[in-house]
Amino acid sequence: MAQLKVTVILDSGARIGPGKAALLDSIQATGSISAAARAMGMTYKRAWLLLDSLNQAFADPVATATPGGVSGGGARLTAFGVELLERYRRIEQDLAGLATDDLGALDAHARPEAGLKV
Amino acid sequence: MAQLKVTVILDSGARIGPGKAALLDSIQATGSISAAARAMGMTYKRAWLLLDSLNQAFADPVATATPGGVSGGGARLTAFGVELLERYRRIEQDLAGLATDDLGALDAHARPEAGLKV
DNA sequence: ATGCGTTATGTCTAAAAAGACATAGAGAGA
DNA sequence: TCTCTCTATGTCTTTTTAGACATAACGCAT
Repeated sequence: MAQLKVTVILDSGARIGPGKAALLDSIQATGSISAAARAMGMTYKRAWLLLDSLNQAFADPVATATPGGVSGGGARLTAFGVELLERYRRIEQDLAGLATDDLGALDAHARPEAGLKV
Repeated sequence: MAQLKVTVILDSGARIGPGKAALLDSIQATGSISAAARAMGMTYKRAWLLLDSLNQAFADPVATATPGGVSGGGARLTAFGVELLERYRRIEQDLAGLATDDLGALDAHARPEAGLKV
Protein backbone atom coordinates (compact mmCIF):
# COMPACT_ATOMS: atom_id res chain seq x y z
CA MET A 1 0.00 0.00 0.00
CA ALA A 2 1.18 3.48 -0.81
CA GLN A 3 2.30 5.64 2.08
CA LEU A 4 2.03 9.30 2.90
CA LYS A 5 4.86 11.40 4.21
CA VAL A 6 4.12 14.71 5.85
CA THR A 7 6.67 17.42 6.55
CA VAL A 8 6.15 20.53 8.64
CA ILE A 9 7.94 23.56 7.26
CA LEU A 10 8.32 26.44 9.67
CA ASP A 11 8.62 30.05 8.56
CA SER A 12 12.32 29.84 9.27
CA GLY A 13 12.59 27.07 6.69
CA ALA A 14 13.27 24.40 9.29
CA ARG A 15 11.68 21.10 8.38
CA ILE A 16 10.29 18.36 10.60
CA GLY A 17 9.47 15.11 8.86
CA PRO A 18 9.28 11.38 9.55
CA GLY A 19 13.04 11.05 9.93
CA LYS A 20 13.39 13.51 12.77
CA ALA A 21 10.22 12.21 14.39
CA ALA A 22 11.67 8.70 14.35
CA LEU A 23 14.87 10.04 15.86
CA LEU A 24 12.98 11.67 18.71
CA ASP A 25 11.16 8.39 19.25
CA SER A 26 14.42 6.53 19.35
CA ILE A 27 16.04 8.97 21.75
CA GLN A 28 13.05 8.67 24.01
CA ALA A 29 13.26 4.90 23.85
CA THR A 30 17.00 4.52 24.33
CA GLY A 31 17.95 7.49 26.50
CA SER A 32 20.88 8.58 24.37
CA ILE A 33 21.69 10.06 21.01
CA SER A 34 24.31 7.46 20.21
CA ALA A 35 22.08 4.51 21.08
CA ALA A 36 19.31 6.03 19.02
CA ALA A 37 21.68 6.46 16.10
CA ARG A 38 22.85 2.86 16.35
CA ALA A 39 19.28 1.63 16.50
CA MET A 40 18.44 3.58 13.37
CA GLY A 41 21.57 2.61 11.48
CA MET A 42 22.93 6.12 11.16
CA THR A 43 26.09 7.77 12.38
CA TYR A 44 26.14 9.55 15.71
CA LYS A 45 27.05 12.74 13.93
CA ARG A 46 24.08 12.62 11.64
CA ALA A 47 21.75 12.00 14.56
CA TRP A 48 23.30 14.86 16.46
CA LEU A 49 22.96 17.20 13.49
CA LEU A 50 19.32 16.29 13.04
CA LEU A 51 18.64 16.86 16.71
CA ASP A 52 20.59 20.10 16.65
CA SER A 53 18.53 21.38 13.75
CA LEU A 54 15.41 20.74 15.81
CA ASN A 55 16.84 22.46 18.85
CA GLN A 56 17.72 25.47 16.75
CA ALA A 57 14.35 25.57 15.05
CA PHE A 58 12.46 26.26 18.25
CA ALA A 59 12.82 28.69 21.11
CA ASP A 60 12.68 25.76 23.53
CA PRO A 61 15.00 22.77 23.11
CA VAL A 62 13.42 19.44 22.20
CA ALA A 63 16.04 17.41 24.08
CA THR A 64 18.77 17.95 26.62
CA ALA A 65 21.96 15.93 26.69
CA THR A 66 24.68 15.51 29.27
CA PRO A 67 28.13 14.02 28.69
CA GLY A 68 29.92 11.90 31.24
CA GLY A 69 28.43 10.16 34.20
CA VAL A 70 26.98 6.80 34.97
CA SER A 71 27.03 5.33 31.51
CA GLY A 72 28.84 8.03 29.62
CA GLY A 73 25.87 10.32 29.75
CA GLY A 74 22.67 10.44 27.77
CA ALA A 75 19.85 12.50 26.38
CA ARG A 76 16.22 13.06 27.27
CA LEU A 77 13.34 14.70 25.46
CA THR A 78 12.08 17.87 27.08
CA ALA A 79 8.37 18.39 27.71
CA PHE A 80 8.27 20.39 24.51
CA GLY A 81 10.09 17.63 22.66
CA VAL A 82 7.39 15.17 23.72
CA GLU A 83 4.72 17.64 22.68
CA LEU A 84 6.33 18.13 19.28
CA LEU A 85 6.44 14.40 18.73
CA GLU A 86 2.83 13.96 19.82
CA ARG A 87 1.60 16.70 17.54
CA TYR A 88 3.50 15.37 14.58
CA ARG A 89 2.14 11.86 15.17
CA ARG A 90 -1.38 13.21 15.47
CA ILE A 91 -1.06 15.01 12.14
CA GLU A 92 0.21 11.78 10.57
CA GLN A 93 -2.60 9.74 12.08
CA ASP A 94 -5.34 12.13 11.09
CA LEU A 95 -4.10 12.33 7.54
CA ALA A 96 -3.76 8.58 7.18
CA GLY A 97 -7.31 8.19 8.43
CA LEU A 98 -9.00 10.34 5.84
CA ALA A 99 -6.82 9.91 2.77
CA THR A 100 -7.31 6.17 2.43
CA ASP A 101 -9.72 6.29 -0.51
CA ASP A 102 -7.63 8.65 -2.65
CA LEU A 103 -4.54 6.70 -1.78
CA GLY A 104 -6.19 3.43 -2.69
CA ALA A 105 -7.32 4.82 -6.03
CA LEU A 106 -3.81 5.94 -6.89
CA ASP A 107 -2.42 2.64 -5.74
CA ALA A 108 -4.73 0.87 -8.16
CA HIS A 109 -3.07 2.69 -11.05
CA ALA A 110 0.46 2.22 -9.78
CA ARG A 111 2.79 0.24 -11.95
CA PRO A 112 3.82 -2.91 -10.07
CA GLU A 113 7.08 -2.37 -8.24
CA ALA A 114 10.11 -3.61 -10.13
CA GLY A 115 10.30 -7.37 -9.77
CA LEU A 116 11.23 -8.22 -6.22
CA LYS A 117 12.96 -11.56 -6.56
CA VAL A 118 11.64 -14.60 -4.69
CA MET B 1 2.50 30.54 9.32
CA ALA B 2 4.10 27.14 9.09
CA GLN B 3 3.25 25.03 6.08
CA LEU B 4 2.66 21.34 5.53
CA LYS B 5 4.04 19.35 2.66
CA VAL B 6 2.66 15.94 1.79
CA THR B 7 4.30 13.35 -0.41
CA VAL B 8 2.71 10.17 -1.72
CA ILE B 9 5.12 7.27 -1.80
CA LEU B 10 4.04 4.32 -3.93
CA ASP B 11 5.16 0.78 -3.28
CA SER B 12 7.59 1.12 -6.18
CA GLY B 13 9.27 3.96 -4.34
CA ALA B 14 8.01 6.60 -6.76
CA ARG B 15 7.20 9.85 -5.04
CA ILE B 16 4.54 12.45 -5.84
CA GLY B 17 4.84 15.72 -3.96
CA PRO B 18 4.04 19.40 -4.34
CA GLY B 19 6.69 19.92 -7.02
CA LYS B 20 5.28 17.38 -9.46
CA ALA B 21 1.74 18.49 -8.68
CA ALA B 22 2.70 22.07 -9.55
CA LEU B 23 4.27 20.83 -12.76
CA LEU B 24 1.09 19.03 -13.78
CA ASP B 25 -0.84 22.20 -13.02
CA SER B 26 1.51 24.21 -15.15
CA ILE B 27 1.39 21.78 -18.05
CA GLN B 28 -2.39 21.87 -17.90
CA ALA B 29 -2.32 25.65 -17.88
CA THR B 30 0.25 26.19 -20.62
CA GLY B 31 -0.23 23.21 -22.91
CA SER B 32 3.43 22.33 -23.15
CA ILE B 33 6.28 20.99 -21.06
CA SER B 34 8.67 23.73 -22.08
CA ALA B 35 6.23 26.55 -21.33
CA ALA B 36 5.47 24.95 -17.98
CA ALA B 37 9.18 24.72 -17.25
CA ARG B 38 9.72 28.36 -18.14
CA ALA B 39 6.80 29.43 -15.98
CA MET B 40 8.25 27.51 -13.06
CA GLY B 41 11.80 28.68 -13.55
CA MET B 42 13.25 25.26 -14.19
CA THR B 43 15.01 23.74 -17.16
CA TYR B 44 13.03 21.85 -19.77
CA LYS B 45 15.04 18.77 -19.01
CA ARG B 46 14.20 18.82 -15.35
CA ALA B 47 10.52 19.24 -16.12
CA TRP B 48 10.67 16.41 -18.61
CA LEU B 49 12.44 14.14 -16.12
CA LEU B 50 9.86 14.88 -13.45
CA LEU B 51 7.03 14.17 -15.86
CA ASP B 52 8.75 11.03 -17.09
CA SER B 53 9.07 9.74 -13.54
CA LEU B 54 5.33 10.16 -13.15
CA ASN B 55 4.60 8.43 -16.43
CA GLN B 56 6.77 5.53 -15.38
CA ALA B 57 5.27 5.32 -11.92
CA PHE B 58 1.82 4.44 -13.19
CA ALA B 59 0.41 1.96 -15.65
CA ASP B 60 -1.39 4.81 -17.41
CA PRO B 61 0.50 7.91 -18.55
CA VAL B 62 -0.33 11.18 -16.83
CA ALA B 63 0.38 13.27 -19.93
CA THR B 64 0.91 12.81 -23.63
CA ALA B 65 3.20 14.99 -25.71
CA THR B 66 3.68 15.46 -29.43
CA PRO B 67 6.63 17.14 -31.15
CA GLY B 68 6.27 19.25 -34.25
CA GLY B 69 3.12 20.83 -35.56
CA VAL B 70 1.30 24.09 -35.24
CA SER B 71 3.41 25.70 -32.57
CA GLY B 72 6.16 23.18 -32.26
CA GLY B 73 3.96 20.69 -30.50
CA GLY B 74 2.74 20.46 -26.95
CA ALA B 75 1.59 18.30 -24.08
CA ARG B 76 -1.75 17.55 -22.46
CA LEU B 77 -2.73 15.82 -19.25
CA THR B 78 -4.54 12.56 -19.71
CA ALA B 79 -7.76 11.83 -17.85
CA PHE B 80 -5.71 9.94 -15.34
CA GLY B 81 -3.30 12.85 -15.03
CA VAL B 82 -6.18 15.11 -14.13
CA GLU B 83 -7.44 12.54 -11.65
CA LEU B 84 -4.02 12.23 -10.06
CA LEU B 85 -3.78 15.97 -9.65
CA GLU B 86 -7.27 16.18 -8.19
CA ARG B 87 -6.61 13.45 -5.69
CA TYR B 88 -3.33 14.96 -4.60
CA ARG B 89 -4.97 18.36 -4.14
CA ARG B 90 -7.76 16.79 -2.11
CA ILE B 91 -5.23 15.11 0.18
CA GLU B 92 -3.49 18.47 0.60
CA GLN B 93 -6.78 20.19 1.38
CA ASP B 94 -7.80 17.57 3.91
CA LEU B 95 -4.48 17.87 5.64
CA ALA B 96 -4.58 21.64 5.77
CA GLY B 97 -8.08 21.52 7.22
CA LEU B 98 -7.37 19.31 10.16
CA ALA B 99 -3.87 20.25 11.23
CA THR B 100 -4.38 23.92 11.95
CA ASP B 101 -4.39 23.69 15.73
CA ASP B 102 -1.30 21.48 15.98
CA LEU B 103 0.43 23.63 13.43
CA GLY B 104 -0.41 26.79 15.29
CA ALA B 105 0.90 25.36 18.54
CA LEU B 106 4.22 24.43 16.93
CA ASP B 107 4.40 27.79 15.25
CA ALA B 108 4.08 29.46 18.63
CA HIS B 109 7.27 27.74 19.77
CA ALA B 110 9.16 28.39 16.56
CA ARG B 111 12.23 30.51 16.79
CA PRO B 112 11.72 33.71 14.77
CA GLU B 113 13.12 33.30 11.29
CA ALA B 114 16.61 34.66 10.90
CA GLY B 115 16.47 38.41 10.51
CA LEU B 116 15.07 39.22 7.11
CA LYS B 117 16.70 42.53 6.24
CA VAL B 118 14.66 45.65 5.37
C1' DA C 1 12.80 23.90 -48.64
C1' DT C 2 13.42 26.58 -44.64
C1' DG C 3 12.39 28.25 -40.24
C1' DC C 4 10.48 27.76 -35.79
C1' DG C 5 9.20 25.90 -31.25
C1' DT C 6 8.66 21.68 -29.15
C1' DT C 7 9.81 16.90 -27.68
C1' DA C 8 13.43 13.77 -26.27
C1' DT C 9 18.11 12.58 -24.87
C1' DG C 10 23.15 12.64 -23.97
C1' DT C 11 27.14 14.46 -21.59
C1' DC C 12 29.75 17.13 -18.62
C1' DT C 13 30.17 20.27 -14.53
C1' DA C 14 28.85 22.32 -10.25
C1' DA C 15 26.66 22.09 -5.97
C1' DA C 16 24.67 19.82 -2.14
C1' DA C 17 24.00 16.03 0.86
C1' DA C 18 25.66 12.07 3.12
C1' DG C 19 29.24 9.35 5.06
C1' DA C 20 33.87 8.11 7.07
C1' DC C 21 37.35 9.25 10.47
C1' DA C 22 39.41 11.73 14.00
C1' DT C 23 39.67 14.12 18.27
C1' DA C 24 38.66 16.57 22.69
C1' DG C 25 36.12 16.85 27.00
C1' DA C 26 32.87 15.27 30.68
C1' DG C 27 32.13 12.63 34.81
C1' DA C 28 30.70 8.32 37.44
C1' DG C 29 32.77 4.17 39.02
C1' DA C 30 36.40 0.61 39.57
C1' DT D 1 44.05 7.66 38.47
C1' DC D 2 42.38 5.16 34.79
C1' DT D 3 38.69 3.39 32.00
C1' DC D 4 34.43 3.60 29.71
C1' DT D 5 30.61 5.62 27.15
C1' DC D 6 28.57 9.49 25.56
C1' DT D 7 28.45 14.40 23.97
C1' DA D 8 30.21 17.73 20.66
C1' DT D 9 32.79 19.13 16.69
C1' DG D 10 36.16 19.35 12.80
C1' DT D 11 37.80 17.78 8.34
C1' DC D 12 38.01 15.11 4.32
C1' DT D 13 35.94 11.99 0.84
C1' DT D 14 32.29 9.89 -1.51
C1' DT D 15 27.85 9.86 -3.35
C1' DT D 16 23.83 12.01 -4.97
C1' DT D 17 21.42 15.66 -7.04
C1' DA D 18 20.83 19.62 -9.76
C1' DG D 19 22.21 22.51 -13.50
C1' DA D 20 24.36 23.92 -17.97
C1' DC D 21 24.94 22.87 -22.84
C1' DA D 22 24.48 20.35 -26.94
C1' DT D 23 22.09 17.84 -30.37
C1' DA D 24 18.60 15.24 -33.22
C1' DA D 25 13.90 14.64 -34.92
C1' DC D 26 9.19 16.23 -35.77
C1' DG D 27 5.71 18.65 -38.45
C1' DC D 28 3.01 22.88 -39.50
C1' DA D 29 3.39 27.39 -41.79
C1' DT D 30 5.53 30.50 -44.73
